[in-house]
Amino acid sequence: MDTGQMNVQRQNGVALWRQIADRIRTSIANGEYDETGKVPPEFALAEQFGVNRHTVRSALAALAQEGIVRSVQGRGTLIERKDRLNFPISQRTRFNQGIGDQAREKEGLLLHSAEEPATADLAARLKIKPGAPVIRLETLRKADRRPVSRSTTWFPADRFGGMTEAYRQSGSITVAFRTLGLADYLRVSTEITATHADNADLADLELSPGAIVLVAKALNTDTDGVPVQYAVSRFPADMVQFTIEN
Amino acid sequence: MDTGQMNVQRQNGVALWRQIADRIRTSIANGEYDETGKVPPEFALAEQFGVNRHTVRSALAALAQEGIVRSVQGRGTLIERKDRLNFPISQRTRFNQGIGDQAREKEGLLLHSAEEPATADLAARLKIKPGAPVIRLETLRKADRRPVSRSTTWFPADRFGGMTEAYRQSGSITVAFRTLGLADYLRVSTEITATHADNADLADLELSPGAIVLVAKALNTDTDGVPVQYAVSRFPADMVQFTIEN
DNA sequence: TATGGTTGTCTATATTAATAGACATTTGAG
DNA sequence: CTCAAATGTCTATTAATATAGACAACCATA
Repeated sequence: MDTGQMNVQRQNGVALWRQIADRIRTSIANGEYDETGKVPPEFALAEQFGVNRHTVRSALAALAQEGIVRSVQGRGTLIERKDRLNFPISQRTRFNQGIGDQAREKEGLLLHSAEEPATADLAARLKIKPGAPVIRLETLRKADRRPVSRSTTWFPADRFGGMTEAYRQSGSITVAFRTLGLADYLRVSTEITATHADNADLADLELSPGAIVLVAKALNTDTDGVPVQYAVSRFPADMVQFTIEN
Repeated sequence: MDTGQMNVQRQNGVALWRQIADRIRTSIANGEYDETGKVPPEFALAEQFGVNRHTVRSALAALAQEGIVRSVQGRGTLIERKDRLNFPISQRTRFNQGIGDQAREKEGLLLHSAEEPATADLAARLKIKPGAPVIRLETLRKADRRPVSRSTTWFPADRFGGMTEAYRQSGSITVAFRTLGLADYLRVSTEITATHADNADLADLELSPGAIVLVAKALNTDTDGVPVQYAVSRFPADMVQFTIEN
């Protein structure tokens, strides 16, 4: 590509070092430095982005903090981690299945659970009466020890009262549903947006401030078309992508 | 909700005023201020975010620059624009159709076109030989005068040689395909990611720095399953959402 | 028309981000 | 062993960001 200065914005509320860190993180995820396994030297990056070498160093320090690179004096800045998981979205979307063999170790953690009355919006989606009891689960999913999504999930309480315990034991929604007598379920709609990470994202997903999260709102029904689950999941945008196959 | 201080990060490369501007923009898009049509007073926002009033003013100035709000001395800060377009993604995904009646005025602009040899990646997706000629179109789509997407689209040149002219005249891929003898086509896969807006995004989509773009990579085939089009489209994340219906 | 609520403007100060240059330290290769 | 190529550290300076306080200007309405 062009070797000249490219694409950093000044004086716009996003520090240069953060813009550069984001760009390098993306380049790593895209495999642009796969041949060497190293990020280009600091002075080369400084020239490429048209900034001072110290500014590049700030960016690399941030990436080192995230565990993505490791700088070694005399050798260079080595790439430690490089991952973008692919999530297929289909009628049979399942988290664990979707990850497939992209990760060896899969984990589902229950952060919090509660029973509460359904809001108007939620009731409309689950086709229950507003104020009817629902179970809310806050979960965190990991692949190879790295957090890949944070979800808030609601179930009609009258039908899936034991969901909290079932999920805690299995760490899987699919398994929990089966335990509660629902053998199969279908994804009927998924809404996808993107936003900046909020405080909870930063903590749970181990992100750095300014990071982007992909937000997916999903509705699942049983095979008769009765809604069984509504979920809002947040994914680190630099680690995942969604694929829709028709 | 809670009235106390909430959720702004200090010293992390994203200026407070920008974080606050992003939060307010999202709140507006979510309809949180619909009752009054106004953003809360500056001092109230300052207290809510735990910052100085001047910092809030910087955030509001940025939103005014984007045309989202307008401050009137003595009255308050009025909401000028509030929109989030929904894009359904299905086997028959069509831009103009998808927008439907969400916008009155739809427009497709041709920014640039060229004929060039296919890269290895592109050739694999379009199932043609690497280096075979393809037509590349850079297009900008608008709804009600606001830019909503910026796309780079490739077509096999041997089959769709007249694409540039056909698109220029109609402003629609669907119509251009029909002109060239392709009555129907199908969306077979869509990949969705998110990233920060780059310089071209800022210019073409009229965004402010630090904004987020949703990136969709789509492959279309004819009814025989032969690839006819590969496109990479970028959407302002605070203006659009994707919906997948199964 | 008087008043309370709101945005606009000004001055001053402290902290953080970015630039600039010099030189030390470490590593890998010849 | 020596040298080139990296990263590490230090000092100094400028620009952008954030806080603080005071007061002016304006609008709606009671």
